[in-house]
Amino acid sequence: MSEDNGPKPPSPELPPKPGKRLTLGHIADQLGISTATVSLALRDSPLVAEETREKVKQTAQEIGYIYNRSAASLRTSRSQIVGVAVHDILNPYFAEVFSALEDVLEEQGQMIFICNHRDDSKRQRAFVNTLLQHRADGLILCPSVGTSTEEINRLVDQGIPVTLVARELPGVWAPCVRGDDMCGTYLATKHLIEQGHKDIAMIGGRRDSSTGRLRNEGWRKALNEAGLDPDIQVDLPELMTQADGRAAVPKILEADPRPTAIVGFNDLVAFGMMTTLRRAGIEPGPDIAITGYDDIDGADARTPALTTVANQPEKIGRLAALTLLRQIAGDRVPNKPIVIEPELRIRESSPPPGVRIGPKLDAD
Amino acid sequence: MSEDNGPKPPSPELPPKPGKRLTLGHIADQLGISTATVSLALRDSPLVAEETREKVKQTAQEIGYIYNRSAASLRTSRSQIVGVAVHDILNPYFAEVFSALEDVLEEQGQMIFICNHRDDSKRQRAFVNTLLQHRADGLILCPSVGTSTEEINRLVDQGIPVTLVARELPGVWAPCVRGDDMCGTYLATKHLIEQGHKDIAMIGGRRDSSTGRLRNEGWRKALNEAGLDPDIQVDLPELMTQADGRAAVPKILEADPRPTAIVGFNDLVAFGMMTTLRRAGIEPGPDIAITGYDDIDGADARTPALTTVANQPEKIGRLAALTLLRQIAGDRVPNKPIVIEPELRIRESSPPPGVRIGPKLDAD
DNA sequence: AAAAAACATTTATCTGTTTACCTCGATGGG
DNA sequence: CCCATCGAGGTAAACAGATAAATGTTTTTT
Repeated sequence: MSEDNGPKPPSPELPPKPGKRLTLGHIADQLGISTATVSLALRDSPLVAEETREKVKQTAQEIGYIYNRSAASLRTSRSQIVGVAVHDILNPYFAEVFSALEDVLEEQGQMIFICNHRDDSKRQRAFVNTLLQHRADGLILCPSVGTSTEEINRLVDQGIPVTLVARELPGVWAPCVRGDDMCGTYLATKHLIEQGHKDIAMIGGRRDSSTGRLRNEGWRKALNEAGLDPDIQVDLPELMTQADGRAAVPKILEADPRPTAIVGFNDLVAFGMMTTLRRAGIEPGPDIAITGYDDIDGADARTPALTTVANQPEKIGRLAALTLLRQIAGDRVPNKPIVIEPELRIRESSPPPGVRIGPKLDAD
Repeated sequence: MSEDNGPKPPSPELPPKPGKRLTLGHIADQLGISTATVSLALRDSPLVAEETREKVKQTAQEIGYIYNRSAASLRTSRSQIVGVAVHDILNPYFAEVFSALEDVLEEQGQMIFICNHRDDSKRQRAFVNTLLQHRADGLILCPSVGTSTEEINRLVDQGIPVTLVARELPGVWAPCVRGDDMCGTYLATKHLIEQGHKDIAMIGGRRDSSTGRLRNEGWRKALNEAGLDPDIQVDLPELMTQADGRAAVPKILEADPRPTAIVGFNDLVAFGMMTTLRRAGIEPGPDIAITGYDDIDGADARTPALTTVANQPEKIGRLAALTLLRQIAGDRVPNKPIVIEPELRIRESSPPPGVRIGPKLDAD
């Protein structure tokens, strides 16, 4: 029962803010009309005459009136605030999703509260609580690992529009916009198999997020279809970042048989592996094939250019925002996942297995 | 006079939100006390008895009461909201600054409205206006190019705490937390000169932002001190991204004399140049020395490891947040820039000029 | 002249916070 | 012993600034 109620209300003794602000009343007085009319005029209601509207707006302009959303929100229970929580905007993929979200929401006059929950469900919960205190109109969530179905469903029950993005949470009564992760790694793995690889590792992805689980399944599916046994391949879970990718290299190299190809959970892990492999004298591409996921900025410009799965972050972001807006507008949105098709981008990092396996002894 | 007043108030006909929310009144009724007492109890005021406070809090817990900040804000004119506007959180450097900001502000119960203004002062202005409508407690701003001194000073005049971050805006009545950009490129350039380079290009940086200007000046200063004339060197302004870096390469290569070293405006531009140079058969490092700025994640793991200037983003973010919080608390903060010392990190990408100049003709 | 637009106003919220004031028993000076 | 004072614990009522709903006024239409 000891619920985490998030930040407390502020303590009473704070220095007062200076300067009385202007209100509707000032405009009303100045023009000799009522505040109700002023309110309606500013909101372009058809209930006020064109001429009055003009005068009101002009006066508002002149005296430097600033609309008070707290006051409006109190009356209307609409805050024009939506929350967005992702595990890490440092990840360029999310940064792109976020940019698209922002574009759409901003256009509708929504402001965005953002939270980097860093896959800490405590942080996420604190954020959601504060969001509720601000009476946010909705929440776009890439749920942290460890998020329970119930805590999200409780929000939905309270009537808060929720849209999941990138990560699915089975059993949640909310729509989800995500890429087809299983399909993505399936395509990448199949491509590597067609190139002639037989020892194909899967590196990274958290098993307790749908993204990690599904990408792993796609890899398994492709291997199984080709008659290869995924369970005897190298399969390192839990890695997400460049640093993780770098750290994984020794484990890959000491595997027996050593994989000739690697399916990376995302581009960052792939980049991390590539830089460290090269340092070990093993040229990514010629010596060991690598694929990534997300096609982040620069993936095509690396040496070698990274074969990866394009995931349409801006489309996912835009759709998630639109889905949330529909819910906010009162639409009953089916809680079925909206799955965006990925596209394999074949580049230089995934050639057929070559002869140059093993550290070059004559490395300069 | 046609001021941009940002997003309009919402139009009147929106579907109503379902479900009455619980209020202080419900707790008061249940316990047979007044709402005033409940309010005070929840905020730990010494004006209510210990015992009452306990009962109030327990009841609040039980019935699932959620504090309404809009209502409180209306009375107190404190919103527990701060705005953060930067030109691009896609830039990993800013993402790190932002993470630090977030940590500090979150701890104080502040929520963050974020804006990617993309160096568009219109977007920035719209954001600031909406911020005012929400009665934000303060604003942390990396001002877009084209931001006028007056528009910021007007905010300060209205009593809105403002702290600038990363970019300075001379004449603004607000503190600024930034790295010592001039010193950073000065150190990098001096290092290249000490390595024996004489033709040192400066690539990137917008002249209408303090960052771009100061980094350029640092480069000039080092050249001048070494008796080299900056005005006859390659100096390409306005570039900020990896893509920009890639695009700049042809211009660098066709310069006469061709520079043997490049000072990049930031790591992204440096990375972009490195990948494209390598594709042109010119190995960054041995064939052409390169330095970056920011020391973003992965800079030390590239081939070659990038010599760059570490800029302490988390320190800058933290200090900016603390400075803003002091202002919000009512402190009069001196409007003098807080300048963080940078540190040159010498790695592999900046060796002395070698013999391998020019495209390899036998490139594979 | 009755009915219907077209405009504007009045009034009652919305939910917390604040301020002035009340109650009641204890203390203490005269 | 009486009355003034005090402190602790609370409360009623006045906000804060906008909005929804109901209720007037005119003016126009039929």
